[in-house]
Amino acid sequence: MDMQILAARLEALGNESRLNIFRTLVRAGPEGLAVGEVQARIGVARSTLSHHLHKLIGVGLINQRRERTTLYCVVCFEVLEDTLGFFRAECCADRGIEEESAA
Amino acid sequence: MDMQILAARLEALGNESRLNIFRTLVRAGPEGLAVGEVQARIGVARSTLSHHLHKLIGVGLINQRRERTTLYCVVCFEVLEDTLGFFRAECCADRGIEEESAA
DNA sequence: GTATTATTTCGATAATTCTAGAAATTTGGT
DNA sequence: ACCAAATTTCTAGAATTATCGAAATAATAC
Repeated sequence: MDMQILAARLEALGNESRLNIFRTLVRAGPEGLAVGEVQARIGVARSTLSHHLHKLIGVGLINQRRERTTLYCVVCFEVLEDTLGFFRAECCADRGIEEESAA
Repeated sequence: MDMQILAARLEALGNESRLNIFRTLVRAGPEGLAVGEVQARIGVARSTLSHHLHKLIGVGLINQRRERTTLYCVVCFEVLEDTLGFFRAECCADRGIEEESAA
């Protein structure tokens, strides 16, 4: 993962609608949530939601899984964790902010 | 801090130029770096750099301090830490990604 | 193969963002 | 007051993004 990907992931999360969508999906856990259910909770137009979801999919933060006619969106927790870890390593380490011990 | 501020901070960091600027400043440490020095390292136009810096200042991630005719940019490490902490709490906690122990 | 449900793609528009050169501003020195 | 250095503000254009409704597609059931 390089800075370009990191920036893309932060950008994907740096939009209030998408951040809410993402948080909703994180809270839904590993089972995920149907697109329609996300739509009902967030209240944005379906085409707009689709646009945002694909932005999150594009950077690897979420995946989709089909069950019958319904698409479920699931957070890719590994990517999320990697992103946070990489961000800490790139931007915070050896400058006052450490992983474990707060100076 | 609410989701709107969190999104704004993530957005500020979610641009490759700004992420590089920010990382450069983090590595410069608490002393900070002159705007001109950042410009020399990043290589972007001065007006563009100013634009990006003010975006970062606007969300509280960096501050400026004047010394004679030179402006120094300094990362606000507390805000950075708060942002990471809040993000973890809002988006990661109680869903497989914990603060300390990886399940 | 037609209907139903779920979701995406298309097309279009308004708004925002990125970029940079030129002019203006701020600070301090002489 | 004038000059030099550092940085910002102004102005503008190109590019990207967000948003939505309508039409199209995908999966399944009958």
